[in-house]
Amino acid sequence: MKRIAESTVRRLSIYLGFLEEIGAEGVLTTSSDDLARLGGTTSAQVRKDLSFFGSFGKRGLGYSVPELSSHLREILGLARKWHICIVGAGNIGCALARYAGFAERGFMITGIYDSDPDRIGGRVGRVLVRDSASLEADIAAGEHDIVVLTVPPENAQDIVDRIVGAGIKAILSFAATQLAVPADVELRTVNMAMELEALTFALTNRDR
Amino acid sequence: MKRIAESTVRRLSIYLGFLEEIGAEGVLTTSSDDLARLGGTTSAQVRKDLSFFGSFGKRGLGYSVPELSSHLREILGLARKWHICIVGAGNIGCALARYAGFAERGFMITGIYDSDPDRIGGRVGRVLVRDSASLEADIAAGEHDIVVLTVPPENAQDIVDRIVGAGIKAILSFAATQLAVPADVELRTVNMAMELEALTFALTNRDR
DNA sequence: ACATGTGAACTGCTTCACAGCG
DNA sequence: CGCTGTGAAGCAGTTCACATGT
Repeated sequence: MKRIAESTVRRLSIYLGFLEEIGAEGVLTTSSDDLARLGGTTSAQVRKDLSFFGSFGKRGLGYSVPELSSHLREILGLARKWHICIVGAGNIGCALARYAGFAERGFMITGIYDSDPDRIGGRVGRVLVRDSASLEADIAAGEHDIVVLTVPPENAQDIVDRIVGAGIKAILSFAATQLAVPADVELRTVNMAMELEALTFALTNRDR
Repeated sequence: MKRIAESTVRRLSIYLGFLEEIGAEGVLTTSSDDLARLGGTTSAQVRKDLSFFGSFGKRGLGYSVPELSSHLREILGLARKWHICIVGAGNIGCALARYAGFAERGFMITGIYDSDPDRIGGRVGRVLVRDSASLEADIAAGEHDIVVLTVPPENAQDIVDRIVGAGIKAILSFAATQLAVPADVELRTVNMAMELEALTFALTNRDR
């Protein structure tokens, strides 16, 4: 199979969001045109995105909402449950642990780790705070599929090296620093400063 | 001036991060090669990115760290202070209000808004919780340059319409829903589910 | 008649390679 | 000589337009 562009995957997520929304409202059929309008793209783009994975529509008619939802869930890897743990029980780590949105999409928070003895053993929402020292062992035991990293930038690379060594294959980092991982580890970084700077750049340079 | 690609802006942010880091360590000179290695790109890409805005280097020598930092800050619009407010004093809103990383890059949090009477008048870190009802007036008065949106998805579009009406021109949304804004309003969306799905997609489809 | 699926055209980002200049 | 700055080439993602199937 051809390599899929990151932008395509992002759009598939958006399409799935809409399908679940309108599906919950009882809508049974939709079109590439609808999906495009709601997702801020074009109908040709929608059809091209889907065509990488198969032919899910009926010509002259459109797409079945439940069918296409289910195909997209399959494609995005959401057919199974994923266990995610949060490393770093600071402001953002705790906020994410309490955030309900994960479960809705099938992600289970299986732990939050910290090195502060005052926090270890406590709970954040329903999630137990565990000792960072046991992180590698828990990962090696297969307890977590994905690590969400919410530690200070100066500790981030150290944690990454440890969890990669323990066998983790997917990391979502909120640490404001560039991280190095082997090629077989998937890393995504959300950087607040970068997002704000994209805005200030646009505001500053809008009329050139 | 030619339109600048979003990917270019993202990289400029990354370059600036490194320049400030190595600048703090006292490094005075760097090269496109260094920046490329640290930022995970190529030296040609670095030079091309910078060349959109001018010639900041010395042939045969490289770039002056303080000079290039200052140029990048200018380009990204960081020469001035920006006032940002957070709308939604829930888990994520409060975590962001307490997050120190903003100030480091020159962003000032000038308020956090909520509609819950129990929260209004309280403080999150140093930031006063204000009544959402005064949001439009405060924006119209020019108190805030950028709104960071951390409200439940079902309220998000309503808030957006209100603040856009009040004259806001830049929004960073953490709401898990697609938002509509006029063309002259800059909108960026950070969507946790989308990030995780990019990871699960990669994990699921890695060896095709 | 209508909306999908898809090769072909197009646009734009990235990489290459080298001229230019300290 | 070394590293920048930059046209030109290459490649990837998007848009177009129409054949195809219902």
